[in-house]
Amino acid sequence: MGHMSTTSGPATGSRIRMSPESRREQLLELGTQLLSTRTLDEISIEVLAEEAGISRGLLYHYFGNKQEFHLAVVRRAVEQLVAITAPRDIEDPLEQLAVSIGAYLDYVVENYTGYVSLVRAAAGGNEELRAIYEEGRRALTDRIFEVTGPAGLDALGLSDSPTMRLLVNGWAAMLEVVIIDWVHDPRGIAREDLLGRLARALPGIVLA
Amino acid sequence: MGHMSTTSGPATGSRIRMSPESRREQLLELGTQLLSTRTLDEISIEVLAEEAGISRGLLYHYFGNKQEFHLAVVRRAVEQLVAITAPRDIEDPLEQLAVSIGAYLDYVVENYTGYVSLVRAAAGGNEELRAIYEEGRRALTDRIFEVTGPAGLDALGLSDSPTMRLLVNGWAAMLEVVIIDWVHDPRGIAREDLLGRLARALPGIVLA
DNA sequence: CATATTACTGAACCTCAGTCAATAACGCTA
DNA sequence: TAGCGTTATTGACTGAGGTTCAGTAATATG
Repeated sequence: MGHMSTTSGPATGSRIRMSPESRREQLLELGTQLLSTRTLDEISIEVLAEEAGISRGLLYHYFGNKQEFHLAVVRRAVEQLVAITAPRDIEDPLEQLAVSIGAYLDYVVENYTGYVSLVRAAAGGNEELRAIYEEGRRALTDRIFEVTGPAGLDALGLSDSPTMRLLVNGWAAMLEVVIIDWVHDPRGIAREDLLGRLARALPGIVLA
Repeated sequence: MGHMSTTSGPATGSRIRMSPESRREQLLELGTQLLSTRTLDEISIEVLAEEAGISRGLLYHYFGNKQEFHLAVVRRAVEQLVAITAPRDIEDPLEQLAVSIGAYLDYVVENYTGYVSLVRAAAGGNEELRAIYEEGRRALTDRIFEVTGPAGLDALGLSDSPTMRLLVNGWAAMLEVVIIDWVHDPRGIAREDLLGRLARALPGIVLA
């Protein structure tokens, strides 16, 4: 076996031994970063290991397989998304809604490529992967409504029924698509105008 | 080199030789069928070849690579979707819209697994793949509006502006999600009720 | 300093996409 | 019907990437 570095890699054969928590953290962080550049399944074990400066084998020590690693990365990305888009409270329900949507939109603007990768990965992925994303989306919409009091909900035309849930879910899907589209190319549409329209679209849909 | 079959392979050397058109047709048809059962990238060249009773190599003769084959399959599936959901014409715009959506919904009911696979494949796929799907979706929505006259468009609150296009696109996305969700689990919501709500959601959104 | 623990490596293995020279089925002509 | 050219079809080969596992070396513990 060659002692010297064959072609690349750290010249020193010194391994870096970290605590399991730190290592796991590093790998997840790296994974979410890479998600901004590449598609989820373009993050090969090989690339990941090379970037992290570890052997491929170690990834299998921490995450059972590639699939599990992907799940962990998406879970992490969703958590960040939910955490960052924190709500504020305002008296007018529609205004409140618009502000919440605005926070969401700002996040997408900041992390466009990563966000798009996340959405696409979730949409095209397997059951488990989608479940994680769906849960995150529900957390977002639920939170929007939690802040709005009962009176506000009434003002938005919202009540709790299967039909309402179906439509609100549809409205959330519309949000995603329109926001991605707008961030990609605003076509002269003003941010505030868009937010207002998206907010008013909710009663527009459920009251129709 | 041995002339005889070395170890395995078909005992009978009988190949089935078809015309390029028939073979291509067979492979595409098989591909769209398999799409009902598996995810797009679960349709490996190996499985496909085995199901078709041909060698792997032949697939590369007809389609340059796996990617191209996938594109061809999706193109085919989208064509079917657009072709089958043909519109009828009715005087009332909203009624017309509901009927068109109904045709679309019926198609989804009939081909649920295949349709879901198609949508997921398109959503998660690469640029080119999404372009094909987007084109199909635009054909659907465009057609809906073509049948509706200028007066009808006005009644729906539609005009031609960037904002309108953005919102209509969002409405279409909402349609997809809600329909898939409903077909998956109707939760006691009546078909006609749903269609009416989805149709009225359009003016509800654009007039909001 | 000796020993146990375990984070970590590296090489072998398997699956599957993609390549290509060889082969055989079919149409055509004599 | 036999021969011949065309080309649809094959199958073995290559390479990339995921997965396994027996072994190796840091660190903790006595």
